[in-house]
This record gives sequence, C-alpha cells and structure tokens, in this order.
Amino acid sequence: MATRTTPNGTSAARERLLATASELFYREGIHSVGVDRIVGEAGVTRATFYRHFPSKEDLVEAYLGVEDANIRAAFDAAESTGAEPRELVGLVIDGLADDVARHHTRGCPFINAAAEYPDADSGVRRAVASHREWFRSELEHVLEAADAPDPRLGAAELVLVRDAAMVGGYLDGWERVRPAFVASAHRAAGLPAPAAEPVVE
Amino acid sequence: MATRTTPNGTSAARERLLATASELFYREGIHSVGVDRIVGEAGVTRATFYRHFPSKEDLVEAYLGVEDANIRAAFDAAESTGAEPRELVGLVIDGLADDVARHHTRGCPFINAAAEYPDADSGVRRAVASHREWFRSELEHVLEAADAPDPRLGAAELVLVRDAAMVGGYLDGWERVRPAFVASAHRAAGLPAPAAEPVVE
DNA sequence: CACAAGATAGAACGATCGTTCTACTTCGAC
DNA sequence: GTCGAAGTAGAACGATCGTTCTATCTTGTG
Repeated sequence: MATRTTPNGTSAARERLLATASELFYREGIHSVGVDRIVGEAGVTRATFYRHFPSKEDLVEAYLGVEDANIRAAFDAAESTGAEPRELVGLVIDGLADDVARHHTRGCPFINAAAEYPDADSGVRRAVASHREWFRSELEHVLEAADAPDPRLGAAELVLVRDAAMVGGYLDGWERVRPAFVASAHRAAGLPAPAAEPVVE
Repeated sequence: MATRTTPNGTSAARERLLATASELFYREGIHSVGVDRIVGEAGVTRATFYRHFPSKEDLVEAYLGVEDANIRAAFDAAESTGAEPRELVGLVIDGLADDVARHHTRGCPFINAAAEYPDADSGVRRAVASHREWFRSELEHVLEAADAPDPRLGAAELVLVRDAAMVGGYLDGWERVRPAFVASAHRAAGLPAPAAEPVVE
C-alpha cells in the first residue's frame, strides 16, 4: 500500500493538522475556529483533512489527547528524576505552576473545551472527564507516597487549586495569582511549604 | 411616541429576549446559540431583536450584566441582614456555596464566556475583567471589616477557590467538590472554620 | 381624526459553517 | 509494468451564521 508516513508511523499531513488545530483551538476556542482556517494554516486541503479525521469533533478529541499526553509526560519526567516522595510533591507543584506560567496562559484546555460542549455524554466531555479523573488519582498517589495526612482530600483540593490557577492566570494574570496558588497548593498537600515567596523554576 | 413598555420602563420583548438568551447562553455556550434560536424561543422576530440590541455581542454583554447584577444583589442581601462582620464572612461563603450548588451548575458564566472570547480588548472580556475586579475587592472589604489577618491575599485566594468550585462543581459534581471548597474557603479567609466537615490541619 | 414613531413581521442578504464530491497524483505489492 | 489503495487538490453541497431589508401594525400626541 502507499503510505506517506513519518518515521514514527503517522502521516505528516495528519501531524501538521493536529499541531495547527491544537494551537488554534487553544488560543481562539473551538467553535470559533473553522475547518477552512485549520486546513489553510496547515497547508492541506479539505479532503485530506477528512481522510485523517472522520469529523471536526474527532480532531477536537485528538487535540485533547495531545494535551493529556503532554501532562502525563510531565508527570513521568518528574517521577523519573528519582526524587524521594516528599520532594516529589514539591516538584509536582512547581511543575504545575511553571506550566501555567509558561504554556497554559489561555486557561485550561479541558475547562475551556467543556465550556463549549454542554452535553456531558459527548465524546469531548468524556475525554475531559477521564483526563480529570486520571489527574486527580495521580495526585492522590503522589500524596500517598509522601505520607500526606489526607491524600484523597488533598488531591481533590489540589485539583481545585490548579483549576483556579489556570483560570486566574488567564483572566487576572499569573503574577497576581501566583502567591495565592503557592500558598494554597502546599496547604492543600498538607505538607510543610518551602520558605514564603521564592518559587523554584 | 408609542412605547410598548413594562411598568419598569423596558420593553417586554427586550426582557423576554434577555431572559431567553441568558438561559441559552449559560446552558449551551455563546457561539453555539444562534440568533434564530434566541428569537424563536423568545417568541420574537429578528427585526425586533435588532431594534433592541445593535448586535449579538451587545446581547452577550447584557447577559453578563444580568449575571453581574444578580451577584451584587446577593451581596447586598447578605449585608442587609445586619450580621456582624465576622458572621458576614460565613454568610458570604455559604452563599457562594449555595449559589454553585443550586444555580450555577454549568460553571461560571464569566469564565465560560472568556473561554469563547480570546481577545482581551473585546467588550465581553472587559465585562468579565471588571466583574472579577469588583468581586475581588468586595471580598476584600468583607474580610477587612472582619479583621481577617490578610484581607488582600485572603480575597485573592477566595476568588481562586470560588472559581475552582464553579469549574469543579460543573465537571466533577458539586458533592465531590463541596468538602474541599468549604475547607479551602475558610482557611483562605484566615478565620476559624465551623467544625463540621472533615477538615485538614 | 391624522400623523409620526416605535414595535413587529417575515423574507432575503452575503458569508461561513461542516461535509462530500470527482479528478489527479503518488506509492507499495504483485 | 499493472493494479489498487492512500494522499492531494479544489470545486461544490445544503445548512446555518449574523445582519438588513421592506411592509404592516400599534400607540401617543397634535
């Protein structure tokens, strides 16, 4: 068969579509970005688009899949540093802060997507729900390993604080939100916070 | 002149349009709801719509104005109970929780709107920003009157926690979020929390 | 009553939405 | 070399987007 694929097995056109759409969906919203715009900026035609994705919604779900994979990779990286459990909690919190400050300055991709998809049974909302559940339980495991006082409640609070940081960072500016985030996150973890202000980067 | 107005001065058609649009915008998102749908459910024609609102965006801003007015009214009601300052903090936190549990089960109207309007200079985003600033300073005044340890930081944290509660209440379910919200909110205020929920620390 | 103005009605505008169509090219397997 | 499947190309589909049009009706004022 004739496959015009990249070394890792997926087509170059598909990768460009996904990268372009991810950027546009995040920066401008999903319903605001049409297929015309995506294929135009990806340097691809409509037919090519529909060869790779059955519909626009499949592309949206793939976009959320990319975001999900990125965050999982960040957790893996933090865990593979070999830091001991208590240290890892700090690494994770710093990593979340750094992510909001540098990459996710337009809010949370999942929260923003959910705002545009009211149907909880839709594929998009299901992707949002499963990502959030994974994220929460991952935090719970990290807190558990660190002997935090209440890993389950702590994880739930950390999710809340992270949600708030992304929203607040977008709407109010990260610099205004950072102090409240650092204080709240360490208190939510139930572990002693580092010295008052300095935030590791 | 021929004015078909209600006792309070605004036209009945305009009020129906605003009420219908507010409901639809909140429940289904803004870009997802077309003018056809709004005028249809409001029992009004397109021309009537454009007599009352120069464009759809003006209707969106009016919708945010309604939400803003509702929250201000809730604050006024809490303050007019004559509760003393420290008590008022508890009333406000309970009021916010009650609001998320009963009325705002689809997230925060302002956060959701901002997700669909990336341009920070747009009228919608300006309305969001000014509402948030009012909300934050209102909380700061309440905390200040109650002699909270750090009203400014406390208000910033309360905004964060409330944002998170609305997002979490929508995406994860209010019952799962409530314990974390109550604990975080009272700690953010810096005042003793009512011993009820399983509170850390 | 006559008149001007606000409110309503419903058709119609061009633009864009997501999607599908047919035609042409490029490759791997035989 | 031949065949067929995958990729590309660009026109075109009906539906809906936000908006504007002319015409009719209702109402307060002269």
